[in-house]
Amino acid sequence: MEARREEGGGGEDLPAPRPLSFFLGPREEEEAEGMAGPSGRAAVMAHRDEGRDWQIEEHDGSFRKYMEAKEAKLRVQFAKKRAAVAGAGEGGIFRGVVIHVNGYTTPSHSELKDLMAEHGGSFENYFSSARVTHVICANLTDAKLKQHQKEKNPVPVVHPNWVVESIRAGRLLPFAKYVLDRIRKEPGQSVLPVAPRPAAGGGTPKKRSRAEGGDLLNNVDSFFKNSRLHFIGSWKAKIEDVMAAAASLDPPKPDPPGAAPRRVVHVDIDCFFASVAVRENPSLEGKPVAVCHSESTKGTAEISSCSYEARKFGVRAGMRISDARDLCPSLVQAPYYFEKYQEISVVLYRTLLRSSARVQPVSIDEAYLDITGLGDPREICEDIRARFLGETGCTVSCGCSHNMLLAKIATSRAKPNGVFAISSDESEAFMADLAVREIPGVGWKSSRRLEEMGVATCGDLWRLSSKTALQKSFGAKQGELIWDYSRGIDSREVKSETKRHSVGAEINWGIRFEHREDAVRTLGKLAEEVERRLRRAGIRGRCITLKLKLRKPNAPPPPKFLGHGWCDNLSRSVTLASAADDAGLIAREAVALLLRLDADPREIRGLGIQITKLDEGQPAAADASEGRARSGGQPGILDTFMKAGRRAEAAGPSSSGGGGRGESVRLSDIDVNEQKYILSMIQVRQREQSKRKHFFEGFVGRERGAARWRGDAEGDPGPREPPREPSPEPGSALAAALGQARFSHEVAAVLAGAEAKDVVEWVLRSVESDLESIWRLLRAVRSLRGGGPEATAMGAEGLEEIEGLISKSVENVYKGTLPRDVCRGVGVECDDSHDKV
DNA sequence: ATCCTCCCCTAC
DNA sequence: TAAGGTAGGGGAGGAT
Repeated sequence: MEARREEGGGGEDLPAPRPLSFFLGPREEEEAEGMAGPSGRAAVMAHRDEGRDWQIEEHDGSFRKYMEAKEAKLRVQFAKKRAAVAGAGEGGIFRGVVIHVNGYTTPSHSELKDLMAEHGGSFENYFSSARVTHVICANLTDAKLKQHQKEKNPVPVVHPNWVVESIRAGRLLPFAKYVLDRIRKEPGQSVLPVAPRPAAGGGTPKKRSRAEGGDLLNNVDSFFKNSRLHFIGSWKAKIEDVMAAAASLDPPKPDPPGAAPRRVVHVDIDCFFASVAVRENPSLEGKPVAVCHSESTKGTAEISSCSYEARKFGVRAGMRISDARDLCPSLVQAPYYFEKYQEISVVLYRTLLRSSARVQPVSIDEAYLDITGLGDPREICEDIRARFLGETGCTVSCGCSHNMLLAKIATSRAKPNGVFAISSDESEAFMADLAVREIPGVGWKSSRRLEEMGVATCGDLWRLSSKTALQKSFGAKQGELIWDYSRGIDSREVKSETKRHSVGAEINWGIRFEHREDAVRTLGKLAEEVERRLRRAGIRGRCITLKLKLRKPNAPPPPKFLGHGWCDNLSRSVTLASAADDAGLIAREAVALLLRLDADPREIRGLGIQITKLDEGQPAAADASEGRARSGGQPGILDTFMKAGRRAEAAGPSSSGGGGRGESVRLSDIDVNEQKYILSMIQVRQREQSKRKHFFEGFVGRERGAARWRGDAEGDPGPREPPREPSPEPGSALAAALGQARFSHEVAAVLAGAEAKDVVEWVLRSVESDLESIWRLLRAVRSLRGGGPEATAMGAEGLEEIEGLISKSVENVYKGTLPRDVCRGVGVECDDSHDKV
């Protein structure tokens, strides 16, 4: 339990230095689009790194404002120069250069970063002799000088003018002239070679072994068990239980809303995880403590929380441990205590509920209270703080005011371990100087956009904009919110209970797939996770969304160990006819959505399943194991198809009914309802025949070809040869034929000879049991359409028809309703010429 | 106008 | 090594 981690200890073999050491936030990647030439890419991303929250927060308000003003000026000043030299040299003059800026410089820290980005260089926020090629510094302090002298292979320390004048000259000037005087005196310094490294993106191709992600593939559970973000994210769902349990405390009720001006308190535990670590290890008291997974002092583990002592060194949540240690060598790394967090959180909420019945949970360590009419806010706050400290040994800070917004802002002034109140009179004056970034709801993007509009503080906002102008650039709601919040106006009420609108599970770390089956397997795990959460909450949902992170085409290796790096985020959803909570069904839908996205499995970096359009479930027969499958409770597509099928039957013996009759049918004659009907029959049969709990268990490890398609053989790794005999089931003859076809022209021949109806049936069946085959077929057809001698077997029209048919069938099956545009989404529009079958 | 899907932003 | 999740709000743009 007392798994204390000593520093040092475990720093044995370090992974090879990563060419890109900066961190890319998960959602901050897209803006780099089109900003620079190919070789400037990596540097552009370094630039994006600038936006990390903790880096902004590094400075206190006044310094930041000063810096920002300075930067704004410089930005204009340098814009022209930049334009003048843009395109100088292939890929920028600083190609291979990685700078780190030390101390105050002109151009500023941030401007240098921009310049590097513009001209093909890279930028490091923290010094690392492994990565940095040049330290940029205007004057060297004694301490820095000493440190520099200790280095075995000192990195040149160069005046910022080197950068500026190189740009002006349009080429990389020798830096010797710009080496700082005090250093130049050092023997040997001036002869250091420039030795530019390979551009960041084109570094050594790290070999992608299965081990990298393979471990995780089979271990989704352990990922969730260890993920701090999963922990804080899923805690919200549990808080409801805590609240319900605490309702018996019969807490005092505040005056009802509207009756009186509100008295709102916002409560937040001070650096929660770090506090708990200190509480668990009293010897850490007063030391700079950071909570992270790694014991190593050099890794890429992320700090999730750190003590105020550590913050004095500039350490922040979100930093990587190696960077933090550069700032604070004495930093103590503490592990997570997830169970303790839960216990303490329960104590917090019980404490709060003794003061007011109206408590709105925000997170595991943070909540709002409405205490209108319940007494003096300060007394209540101190009461809460004292009780909580007594019970847990952790301090909380409280903010009070007449609305939630101001209460929260007050808390930020109260920290650490204090109370701060903002009265109605002083709220305006208080807001005037507040940085817009401090407004809840104004994040990094919004604050940047405001900055571009010349707005840094709420006061600026009052003066510079009309509300409608704001709404024009931020949208009606967000614009209004910013407008109101900047004036301290907030009409939200403290609400105890909220209704959930979605349930999901996702993983965006450690995902490295080799085959499509790997992705399918992981989706299966996620589906089980989602099922668990739905059941626990007693709800079901009709809309299933697949979320996918896909490595960007030219993404460099991710700086973070097993991280997702630079990705495109994609999603596709399907709405079912009735609400589902069954893992098998969810997984099947998710796999179909994956098919729609048509992603190369090796490029996948993240996967998620989300359920929306929630209904209250009927918890009655929802007891996991069996029951549900037979007793008509089967949700989802099946009943829809059954209904549609019956309707089609009742409508008369048009072209449906029958079975495998001989006459040929035009593809366009086949009604979507008929397709659904066919599917429903197949599904029923399969359900009877096979006890497979989940679709994938049969799906994974398939590859055996057509034998599996009939759904009869369980394990049967048997003869690779597909069965020759026509099976009684429709479509299986085609399946067998396709199973034998190994080349595109054979596929084409089979398709050309097949009846449309057989194709439909085969596709529908395969959707159920063998998506991989559909995918392969689609590929085959597409590559045939691309031309080539084989295409003649069917003719362009025929191929087009087949492709449309496949697309339609898949789409129809996975739309619970009749689609508006059946072809959309299944990749018909895709023009991939890669990947021949 | 209103809905839906896909996407982005934000917070903890 | 490390564990970059979860949920809500809302906007753009197309379909109805």
